[in-house]
Amino acid sequence: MARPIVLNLNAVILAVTADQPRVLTVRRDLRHIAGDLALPAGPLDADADRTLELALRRWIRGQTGIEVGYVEQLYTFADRGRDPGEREGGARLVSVAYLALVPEQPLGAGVEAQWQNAYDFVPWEDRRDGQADAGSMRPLLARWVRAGKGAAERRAREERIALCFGQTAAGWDGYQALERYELLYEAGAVEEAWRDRGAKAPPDTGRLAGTCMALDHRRILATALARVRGKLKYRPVVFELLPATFTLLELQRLVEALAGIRLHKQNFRRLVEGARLVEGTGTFRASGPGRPAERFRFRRDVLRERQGPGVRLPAVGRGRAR
Amino acid sequence: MARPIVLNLNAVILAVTADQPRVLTVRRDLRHIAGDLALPAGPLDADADRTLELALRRWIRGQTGIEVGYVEQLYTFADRGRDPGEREGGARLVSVAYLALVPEQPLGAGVEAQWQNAYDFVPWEDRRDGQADAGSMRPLLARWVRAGKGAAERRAREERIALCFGQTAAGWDGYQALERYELLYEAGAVEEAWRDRGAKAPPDTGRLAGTCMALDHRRILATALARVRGKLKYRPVVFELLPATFTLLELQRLVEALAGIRLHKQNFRRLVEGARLVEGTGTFRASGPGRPAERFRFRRDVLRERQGPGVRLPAVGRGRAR
DNA sequence: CTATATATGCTCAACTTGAGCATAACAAAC
DNA sequence: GTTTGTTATGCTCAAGTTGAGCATATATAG
Repeated sequence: MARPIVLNLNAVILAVTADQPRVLTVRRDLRHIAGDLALPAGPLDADADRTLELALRRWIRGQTGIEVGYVEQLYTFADRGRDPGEREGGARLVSVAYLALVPEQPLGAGVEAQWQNAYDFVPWEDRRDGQADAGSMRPLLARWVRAGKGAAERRAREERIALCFGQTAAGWDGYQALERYELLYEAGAVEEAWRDRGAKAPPDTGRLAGTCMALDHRRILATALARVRGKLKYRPVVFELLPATFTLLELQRLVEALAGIRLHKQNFRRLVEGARLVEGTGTFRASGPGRPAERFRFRRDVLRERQGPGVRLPAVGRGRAR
Repeated sequence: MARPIVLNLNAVILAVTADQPRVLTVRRDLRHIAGDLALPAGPLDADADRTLELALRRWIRGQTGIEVGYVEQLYTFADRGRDPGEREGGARLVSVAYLALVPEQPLGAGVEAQWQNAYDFVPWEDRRDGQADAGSMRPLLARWVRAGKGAAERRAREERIALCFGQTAAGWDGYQALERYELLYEAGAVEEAWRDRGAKAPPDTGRLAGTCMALDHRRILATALARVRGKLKYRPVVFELLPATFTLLELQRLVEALAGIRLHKQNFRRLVEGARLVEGTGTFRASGPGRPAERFRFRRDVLRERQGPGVRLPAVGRGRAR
């Protein structure tokens, strides 16, 4: 009798609060993996749900009370062994992962889910302040390079690290978040790599390389981050995360939080206004330090005028990013 | 008892021969839909296949003898009613679709599959020679606009058509192949729209709007076309479709075939050589009309030097494409 | 009033892109 | 062998885009 297949849906629900990308997580207490944080998951009800997206909205509403706005399919994960329950004769788990964007909202009483800083799981993805460099990963990665068999393999590993972490002429590329996670997994720099082989991670792993997640959920999170960063540039998705009116600096800080890099302020304004993505409201931010900023609103018309371009990323200084 | 879910894998296997994108198809003879062309499909064997991609390679090899090179997951399709068998109590069909690129190769004897011109199914996507314009779709689309309820809806439909078919300032965007197919489906301009509702299509549908495919396979094909066009620009995937050495014109014709537009020859050369994607071999095309062209080879090093950029598309003339 | 912070306008050099002119080198037709 | 057609390849130029930073305006905190 063939091993059965089970399908479920995973959601990476992203918000941004106080300049921090946040992701909704649930605790996953099982016999096998006790207490790791996980992404919310739910079923496709073949009778009730007309589409996968509607299924997702339904169980997110049921589990968390949240009504998600923008939703997009990410990827379908189905590798053998991604669910440890499978090893004991359990079914093969196929997960269709989705990305959802919402303004952060308080969770109702009794809801099991909780918001976490997304960069707690992938700290190396936040390059907004110089220090959070590839630097902190160095000891873990150096170990992997040294473990390579032969000079050729060691050089190849060095090159791959340099490419992933932006030390080549090409510079840092936020879109490569998944490639970076996969490199770290191969290098044994994230705890999952040891856990999945039933081994114990070296003591410095967790501190340097972020918080572990259940199953392959950190991989899914990295996929979501890569996607949202790519999408930023050519679709106006950020406005899903903003209130109806906002200042240009608020918009900039939000984009920076997701992109994980600092942007050049004047050029950011030029690009956003030049693309006619926003229009002034004539009202101004009430108080606070500095000259009051005008409040803007998103020009929904752009969605009809053009394919709806995104927010360009005029990176500031450091390295010839391209 | 809940309705069961069945998972399978679909493959859009693309090649390019004689300046035509080709797609591998099979005949699908069922009681319900007799003889429509379909994309090849196969199962995930939860015992034998470690990953979806390996499963795909396995059954493609078994069904067709083809060893596919580049493979990438496209999207998972699972809408209710995409398989007509479902209506009579059958299982819900969930299909994970993949894109594969291969140099076209003859099919072994006894293989059921066959190569078809991809643009036979989506003729409006081929804009290499001016005539295959949105023009031919006009009568079908105009009918849909007139059927709109109220002036506002009719105007919205006009706008959407203009946006999809490149009649706005933004110009034609090859990447929007899926949006165009979905518009045509909604507008009843493709035969599937009638078939899925159990109705008979108006007589001019097929001739103007391409060949029908089984299930939602034409949607999947449109998704694949959009993806490959997007990918062209930022990853060097075209070289999967070329022999080891080639002239720059051969490369250009290949890109044009996939992109569905003509490119500016000198600028194409400038971009390809400027990005150091290729290197001359010092040998030249043997004979034929005109000055002999140098043969180039793909510089595999670029994959290590940078994230591996794609081939930019310096469109020629007609409209301020952007 | 001063220091500090933010908002906003503007400039400039470097680079990229779109378009096309010009010349080179071959084959086939005459 | 000259003409015609065809492809290859080099080069230029104007317009647009991008990266960087100067300068000024208008708030708050003390």
